[in-house]
Amino acid sequence: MISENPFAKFREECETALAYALKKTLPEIRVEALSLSKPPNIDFGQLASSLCFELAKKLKQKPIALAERLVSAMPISDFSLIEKTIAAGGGYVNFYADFRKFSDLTLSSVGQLNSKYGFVRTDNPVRVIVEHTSVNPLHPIHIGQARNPMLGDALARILECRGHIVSRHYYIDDVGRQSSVVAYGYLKLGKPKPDEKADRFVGKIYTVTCCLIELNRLKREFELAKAALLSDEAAKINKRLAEWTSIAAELEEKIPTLFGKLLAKIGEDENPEEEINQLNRAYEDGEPEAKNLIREVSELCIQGFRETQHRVEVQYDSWDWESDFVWSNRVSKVLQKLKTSPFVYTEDGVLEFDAEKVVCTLKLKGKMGLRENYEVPPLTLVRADGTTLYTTRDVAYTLWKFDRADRVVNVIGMEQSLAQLQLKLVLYALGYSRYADNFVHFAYNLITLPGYKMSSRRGRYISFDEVLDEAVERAYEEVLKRSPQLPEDEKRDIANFVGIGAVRYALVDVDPSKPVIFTWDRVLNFETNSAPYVQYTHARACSILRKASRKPRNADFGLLKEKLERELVLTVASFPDTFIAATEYLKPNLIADFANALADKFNTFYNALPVIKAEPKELSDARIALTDAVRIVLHNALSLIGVVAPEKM
RNA sequence: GGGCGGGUAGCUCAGCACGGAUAGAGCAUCACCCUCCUAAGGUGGGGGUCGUGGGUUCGAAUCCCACCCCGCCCGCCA
Repeated sequence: MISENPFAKFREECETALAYALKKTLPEIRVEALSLSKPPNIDFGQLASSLCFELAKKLKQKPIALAERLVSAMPISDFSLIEKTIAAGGGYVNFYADFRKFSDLTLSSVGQLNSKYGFVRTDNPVRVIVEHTSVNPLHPIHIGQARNPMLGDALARILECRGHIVSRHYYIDDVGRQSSVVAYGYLKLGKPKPDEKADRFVGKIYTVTCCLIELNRLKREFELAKAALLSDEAAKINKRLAEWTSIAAELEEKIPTLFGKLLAKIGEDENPEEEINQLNRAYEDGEPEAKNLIREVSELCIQGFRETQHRVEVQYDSWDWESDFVWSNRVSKVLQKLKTSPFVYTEDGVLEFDAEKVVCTLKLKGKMGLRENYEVPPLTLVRADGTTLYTTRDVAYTLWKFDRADRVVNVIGMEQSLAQLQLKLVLYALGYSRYADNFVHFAYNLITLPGYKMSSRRGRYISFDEVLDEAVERAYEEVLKRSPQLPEDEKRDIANFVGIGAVRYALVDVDPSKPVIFTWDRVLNFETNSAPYVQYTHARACSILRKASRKPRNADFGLLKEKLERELVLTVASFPDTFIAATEYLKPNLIADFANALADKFNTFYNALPVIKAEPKELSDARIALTDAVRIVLHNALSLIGVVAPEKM
């Protein structure tokens, strides 16, 4: 007898028993919910109902008196997993599991389902596209952006284990001025071969080119302002000029050769800014030369991304080029359709989308969680020169996604909340309300450096690679201290999965809505509440099982009487519930928290009670089965957030 | 000005979707525990106006209202 969700089975029994008792003692009463929840302490049972507090007032009776009546009417003997119920705490009905049977059910289930345990399949599998990362191909992924792939990949893993058909997409935003800027710099340098990791190389070109272009532009503006006798304006420009001049000095010191070359080459151009704008237009028009150039730089940068992603075991099923949607006329087709709707208007030659009108006409305020008096700002769809904007193109992309999926989850920073809302409203305006309803913006907050925001244009960022390098390096120091006897390649291997695991865990563990200030200590934690801690616990369980070197054939689960053992069984039994909550509410951090809590309990158990040497053998076998269950659940939980579960470390 | 998100121990964070029993961890700090299955571990101590003020409720960190502080957004940028 096994169950894919042992705790839910217990809960169902409690619900049935309570409903029966309620009907029997108070037949006239109708309640909305049975208010069953986990009590704060295992001593109060494994489930408790606060129902009697709600009924007390209605019936003008004391809660505890009601609880006692319900308890005495409870048909306990009809249920296999309920040992007893008790009225306590002023009016709670506490349900106690029959731990012999409950432990048996739980540990047998985990043992048999093994690597599938916990991953309760949905009854309603759908095709889901998770779009994540989508860092512009201009510079390496920096630590602020790295939160995105870690969350996105965990979401994809979780949804997949839930039984959905998941596809992971990377949207390459190659349309826009910034791509032309880096391509321009690359061209000026004579399309050099990278002498380092490709994205790092491209990032340097981008930053230096940005800086030189910005200086060039500000200098002209300054002269113009001075000539026009606009002294306030000139002063403002001068201030920014000073900022960029100091950035230039910084860059010149850091990368003198590249800086010198670009300075000389860009200096040859009369008007670099205009060259960039031309390149941008040519690219949108699909002119072969521009296409080849921008694709070449972008591909170069993406090659670097792939290396990083390979390191952290993040994969994509599809790389979607924004430019393809422009060239294939998907964008213009969407625009044509939008123009026939009553929700767009032209103002000064610019096509605008009236988001507010959509919300009012289709009465979406309540549904979208907007205040009645809030007016959604309009969205510009097409510039006066006829070119499209980012969100416009994203509409075409979103429709393309819905040709392939029932649900779309976009992992995008919360600073884009308004744009994502407007995009959703465009879907409604086009009549695709089913799409809109299944369009999810998974928003996360920024990671900043102490004192300032990261800025790729200014070259102020810590790259994800640097963080990973440092993490692995520090992990290696730890391995040297703790396991000097291991062979060198094993040390390196451990340092790698520990360092990378630590970073992945740290970025998934905090609630995505919280802003994070990056510090090394924060990400490179090797103690409690970190991946290394959970990994260590897993390795520890493996070690016990290795030493035990036998299958627990004679386990008597009735002998697991210690509170620590029962808490462990209960936690293991609750994993499916946690998994379901994580998928339904899209909260990967629940998985990290769960893994940490389970590791905590297991370590306490480990320090307090012997496993292999426990007497009698039936108890020892039961503890071995428990250890194995913990091992399996830790492994499964870690796999959901992409962290290696090692057998040794 | 409007919108969104955040504000819980000295620091970093859980808990809030679904209101319940003494508000939990880690770091830091102090004192302990390896003849014993991995000490990246465990045990114990001290440390809290849950931003502020109202309200709803038998009961509020959790729900509602107002306000304060921090961040982001409100572009013919992405």
